[in-house]
Amino acid sequence: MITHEFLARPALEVAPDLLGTVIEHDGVAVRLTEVEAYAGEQDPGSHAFRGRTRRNEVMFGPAGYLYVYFTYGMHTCANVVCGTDGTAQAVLLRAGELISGEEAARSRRTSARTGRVPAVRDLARGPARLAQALGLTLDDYGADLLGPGTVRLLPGEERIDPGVIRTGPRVGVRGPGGDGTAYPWRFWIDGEPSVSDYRPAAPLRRRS
DNA sequence: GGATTGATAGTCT
DNA sequence: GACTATCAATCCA
Repeated sequence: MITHEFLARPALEVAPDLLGTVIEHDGVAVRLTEVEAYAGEQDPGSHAFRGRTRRNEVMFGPAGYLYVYFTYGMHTCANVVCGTDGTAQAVLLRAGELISGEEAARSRRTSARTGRVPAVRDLARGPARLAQALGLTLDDYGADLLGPGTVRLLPGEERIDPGVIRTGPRVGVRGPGGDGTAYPWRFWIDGEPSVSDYRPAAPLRRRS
């Protein structure tokens, strides 16, 4: 059982502990294999960096709720709000392994244009893919993950060996002091095929 | 009202 | 393996 106390800690501590846990929605369950911590307003990579807005409002609330945001106009990314009330910390769910509900997930992930079906291991590999495989939409924004709602966060079947947990820096995101320090705020399970490809540098494409 | 953001899918080498 | 167009909502002035 995952408790509120478990999530009401700094995102950096919660993130590695979330590896191996299961998020479930609408008949589809995914075992998390890759996550990324966001430390609120002090974190330039966080949506909360520029203060509280309508979109990120949930992050400023208590832990245990789902923060969903839109990207690419049609995709969504899911985050678990953690930390204490008001600190705007969250953990982005980057990738996971599908453990049940494969039918539904595959049908959701089937390309509407070409009808092509992704490989099984690709069904939840990537933040937007994971959210889509689970069927999460803005309707699920602010959902209570610990309550009896449609979206639930469950303990994993087996405990993850700390030895297989890997961390990496989020290149491009530097320390508050501009000292060039990159925080190793990305966590994944080593050897998992469902972990998304490592993209070192942010694809900075400035429009002219 | 206008500009920016953001991950993916599809295509090409 | 790598690159670019894509869409809609959100943010700021």
